[in-house]
Amino acid sequence: MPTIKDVAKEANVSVATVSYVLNDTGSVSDETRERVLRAIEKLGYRPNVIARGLQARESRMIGYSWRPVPPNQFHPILDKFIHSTAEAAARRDYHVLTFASPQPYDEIDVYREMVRTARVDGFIIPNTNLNDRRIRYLLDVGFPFVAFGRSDPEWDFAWVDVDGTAGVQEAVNHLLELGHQRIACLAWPENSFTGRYRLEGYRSAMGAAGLREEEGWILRCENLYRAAYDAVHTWLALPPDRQPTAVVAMSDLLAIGVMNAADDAGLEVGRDLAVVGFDDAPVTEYLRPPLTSLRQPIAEVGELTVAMLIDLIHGKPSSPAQVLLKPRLIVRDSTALSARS
Amino acid sequence: MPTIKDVAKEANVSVATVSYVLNDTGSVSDETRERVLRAIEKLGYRPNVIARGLQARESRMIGYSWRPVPPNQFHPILDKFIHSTAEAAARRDYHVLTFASPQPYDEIDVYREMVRTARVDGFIIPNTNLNDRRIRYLLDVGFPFVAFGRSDPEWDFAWVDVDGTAGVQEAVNHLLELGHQRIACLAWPENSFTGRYRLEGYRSAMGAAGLREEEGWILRCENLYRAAYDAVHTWLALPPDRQPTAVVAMSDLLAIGVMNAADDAGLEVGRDLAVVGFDDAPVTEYLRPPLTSLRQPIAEVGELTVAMLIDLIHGKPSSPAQVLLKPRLIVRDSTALSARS
DNA sequence: AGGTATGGTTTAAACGTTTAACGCGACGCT
DNA sequence: AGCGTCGCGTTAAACGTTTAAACCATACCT
Repeated sequence: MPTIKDVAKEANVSVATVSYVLNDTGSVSDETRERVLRAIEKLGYRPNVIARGLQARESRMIGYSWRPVPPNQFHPILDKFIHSTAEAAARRDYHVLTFASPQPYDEIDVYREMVRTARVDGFIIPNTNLNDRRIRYLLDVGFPFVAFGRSDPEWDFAWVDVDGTAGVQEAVNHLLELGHQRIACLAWPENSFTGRYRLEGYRSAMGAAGLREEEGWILRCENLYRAAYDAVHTWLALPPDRQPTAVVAMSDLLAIGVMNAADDAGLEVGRDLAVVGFDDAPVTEYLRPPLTSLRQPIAEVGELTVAMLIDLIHGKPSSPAQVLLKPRLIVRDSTALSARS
Repeated sequence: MPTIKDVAKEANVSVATVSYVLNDTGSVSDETRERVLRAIEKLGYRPNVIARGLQARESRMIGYSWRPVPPNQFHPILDKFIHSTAEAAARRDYHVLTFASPQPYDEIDVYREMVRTARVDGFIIPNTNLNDRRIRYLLDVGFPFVAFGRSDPEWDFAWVDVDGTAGVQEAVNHLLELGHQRIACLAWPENSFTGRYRLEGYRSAMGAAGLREEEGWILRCENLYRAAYDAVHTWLALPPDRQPTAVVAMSDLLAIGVMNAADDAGLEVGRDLAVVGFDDAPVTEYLRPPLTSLRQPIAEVGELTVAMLIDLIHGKPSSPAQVLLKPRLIVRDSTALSARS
C-alpha cells in the first residue's frame, strides 16, 4: 500500500502539502495541488484510517451489540436495523462494529473494554430496560451513546424510540371501529419496560372508548409461542358472554401463538377472533390469515440514531435529544374480516 | 484515558518495560513486573488498539457485508450468522465490521476502499455466485477472505459451504421413504449457483431411486412468495395421475408459498401434499402445519469461517481450505402426516 | 528603503504503541 | 585480571497521519 510519503516523493513535495491537499486545509497553489492529485491518482493512494485515527484520537467506529436471539424465537427487525445503521454510518464515514453480548452480568465488561481500548467512539444501545446497566455505565463514564428505547425518566440521555402506546392505541381503535367491544391484551411481564408502554396504549384506548377493564382480559406472559398458545385457553374458559372477540398481542410471535391456538380450538381467526401483532415481521403477510401488525419505522430509527450519535461524538448536544416515532398499523385479514356483527 | 506513559511513570520504569510486561516478551524481573501490573491495575490502563494497530499494521477487523433483504422477503439466518462470527472473532481478539453493500455494480468500490484504507484485515464473503466479482477482486489483489459459499471451481480460495446437494437428497429420500413417488422440485433460476447444487441433489436422489424425471415437475422461479404460489397451479394443471404429491422447495419462503397455494386449492398440506423447505427459518415450526426444513449449521459455519480467515490473515495456509458441512433435515408435520397410502 | 502582510511550502513534533539496539552490572570461566 | 555471557533495563526509531510553527519569497505600504 502506498503511503503519504510515496505520494509526496512522487509529487516532489513534502508530506504536509499532500495532507493539506487531502484535507483541503492550509494554502496550496493550484499547480501543486494538481501535481499532488495526479500522484495520488497514479499510485491509487488512500489515507490509512488507523494512522488517521491515532492522530485524531478516534476510531470512527460505532459499537452495536444485541443479545443472542433465543432458539425458537426470531428477531423481526435485526437485519433492517443493522442495515440502516450501517448505511447511515457509512454516509458519514463511520462504520458499525457489531459484537455479541454475553450474558447480562458480564455484558458491561465488553462495553468497558471497547471504551478503554478506544475501539469505538460511541454506542448504539438497543433493547433498553429500566435501570439499564449499560446506560448507567456509559452515563457514569461520560461516553457517547444513543439508545434505541427509553429507560429511567430521571436519566438524561439521547434516545430514539417507537411509540408503543400510540401504536397499540391505534390497534385498539381499529378493532373498535370494526365493532369489537370485548378486546383482550396479551402483554409482557411487569418488568418489561417496552411492554408497559404498549399496555398503557391498550388501557388508554379502552378507557377512551368508555369500556371498563374486564377481569381476565389482560394476560401477561414471556415472549414465547407456547405461552401465547396457552393464554388463549384461559380466555376460552371465560363465560361465553365475556370471551374476547379480539386480541392485541405485544409481538408477532405471541400473535402467531394466539392464531394457532384459536385455530386449533375451532375458531376462525379474522372472523371469530381478530388478532393484531407488533413488529410486522416479514412473515406476517404470509400467515393464514395474514396478520395485522404494527410496523416500526426501522430505517428512520437507524438513520436518526446514527445522526444523533455522531453529533454527540463531536461534542454537539444532538438536537433533538429524544425522538418518539409512531409505528404504522398494517391492516390485513386477521382483523379485516371480522365483521361489525 | 491513561496511556502507556502514565503507567511507566507510575511504576517508575520506561514505556518499553511496560510493553514487555503487557506482551509477555523481553525479560522483566518479577519485582518490576509486579510493580508494573499494580500500576496498570491502579490506573485501569488498557492498551489503545488504534496505536497498536498502526504499529502492527493491522486493524484486527473483519469485514462482512450482505445485500439488503428485499421487501417481503426475510433473511432466515442473518442474525445467527452475524452473532456466531462476532463471537468467534471476539474470542480471538478480532471484531466484525458489518457494512451495507450498495448495488452490485459499485459493490467493489466499497471493498476496495476498505482494503486501501486498511479498515479491515480480511473479509467474509457470503452469498457467493459463479464469477463473483468480489472474489475475483480479492484474489487479484491478494487480500485475505473466506467465502460462505462456493464459486468458480478453477479459482483457488478458502470457503465454507453447506452441502445443498446432500441436503436435498436427504429430503427426497425422506419423502421416498414415506411412499411418495411423484416428487416435484421448486428450483431457483439457472444462474443461481447455490440453486444448482440443491437441484442436483433432487436429480441424483430421484435417479438413485430409479424414478425418471417427469416433464413439468421441476419448476424454476425467483425467490418470491408469489412465484411459488403460482407454481402450484402449474402443477395442478397436470393430469391427475402425474400431479406431484410432494414438493421440495429451495427455500422456506418458497415452501410457504406452496403451502398457502395448496391450502387455497383445497389440498391439505401434510396429507395431500407434502412440502419441504430449506433454511429452517425460526418461523417454520409455527406454520400450519409446521414445515419440514433443512437446517444449516450456522454456528459452525461462523466459527469455521472466522478461524480460517484469521489463519489466512496471519499468513498461514488455513487447513483445511475448503469445508462442506451437511445440513440436517428437521422433520415436521408438513411431511410427517403424508401417509404411505 | 524598511517594515509588514500574505501565500506557499517545509520542518518537526505529536498521537500511543512495539521492538531492535544498546548499556550496564553481575557472574562464571579461563 | 580479563573476557564473554546473561539478565534486566533504557533509549530511540518506527508505524502513517495531522498540524503548529517556522521559513522564505514576493508584494504592498508608508
